[in-house]
Amino acid sequence: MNPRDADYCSIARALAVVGDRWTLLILRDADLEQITRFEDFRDRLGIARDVLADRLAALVEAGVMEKRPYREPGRRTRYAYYLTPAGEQLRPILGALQQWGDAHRPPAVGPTVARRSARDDRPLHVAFVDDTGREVRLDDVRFTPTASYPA
Amino acid sequence: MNPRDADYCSIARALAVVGDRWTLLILRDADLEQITRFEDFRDRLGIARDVLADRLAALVEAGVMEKRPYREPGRRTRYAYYLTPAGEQLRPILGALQQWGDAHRPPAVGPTVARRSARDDRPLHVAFVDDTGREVRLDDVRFTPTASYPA
DNA sequence: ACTCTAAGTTGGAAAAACCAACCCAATGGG
DNA sequence: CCCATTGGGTTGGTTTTTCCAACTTAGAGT
Repeated sequence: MNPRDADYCSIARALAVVGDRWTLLILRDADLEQITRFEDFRDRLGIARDVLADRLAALVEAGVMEKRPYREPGRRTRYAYYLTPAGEQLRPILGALQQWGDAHRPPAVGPTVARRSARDDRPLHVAFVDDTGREVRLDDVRFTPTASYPA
Repeated sequence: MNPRDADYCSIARALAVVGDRWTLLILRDADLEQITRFEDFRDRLGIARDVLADRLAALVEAGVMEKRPYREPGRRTRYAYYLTPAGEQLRPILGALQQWGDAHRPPAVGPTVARRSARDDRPLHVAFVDDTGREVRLDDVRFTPTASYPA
């Protein structure tokens, strides 16, 4: 990757954390399905053990997940993986991916997971909003360079 | 990847299109920087030519980009790559990644690209909104299985 | 002492990415 | 007409990831 990217592009820096083939699927299971254990991730994803160990360690290192000990009665202490606040804030990325997949790669069976408000059960979607909390149409969104933008 | 994913998870289906190491960076340049030509993508990204050719062809195949002929005076006809409407709708994914990168991987120089409304120049962010267009807090978002959800 | 289990680690095969060199087809200049 | 130029690739060989299966580890229960 272009080294300028690491300096100037937040998208590239975010992708350095979540931009490989497995990480967002791991985070999906962690966030949407409350998966926390190595074997459960493995069973659900069918990911190779070594790759999973590597990805989880990288996510802990990146501050997106944390490893916490747990103990089931009559079992030894083991470790489970939980999202940190930084990890929970990846949720709009997952929501945006899901929304695009629903719209452009519809499954035969129809959407299987919906986004709804916990408070009043209204359906939710991911969108750009202004500083008053109002949704803005996609074609009103402009990405504009700031003073820090390189030549 | 678990084959159940392709059937039941829109996130997995979206990632099948954009979930490799380069694709979202290509789309970033296409959407935010209006890059359209092979050599320009190559120069900006530092991606290998064969991988770029492969990714662009895959994006065309996926209906996210389209190849259009163009002709500069005194030059032969060539092809450039433009986002389709389906490709433009990936923008919330890019916005969400950028926002997370800004917040959790801040660059030394400060954010270099901001999201603003084209209409009134208000700063924008990516969030979950309900069906009335009002922003909903992250911890009010629930991902709930529908009737189609597998056992 | 022995076994069982979740969570890894290791070694070798397969796939993907990387890199440099090459190709191709107008087109303008000589 | 011949040639060099140029954007957009293709090809062959090397390095890096991924995959898969087998092995290891540590403590709890028997």
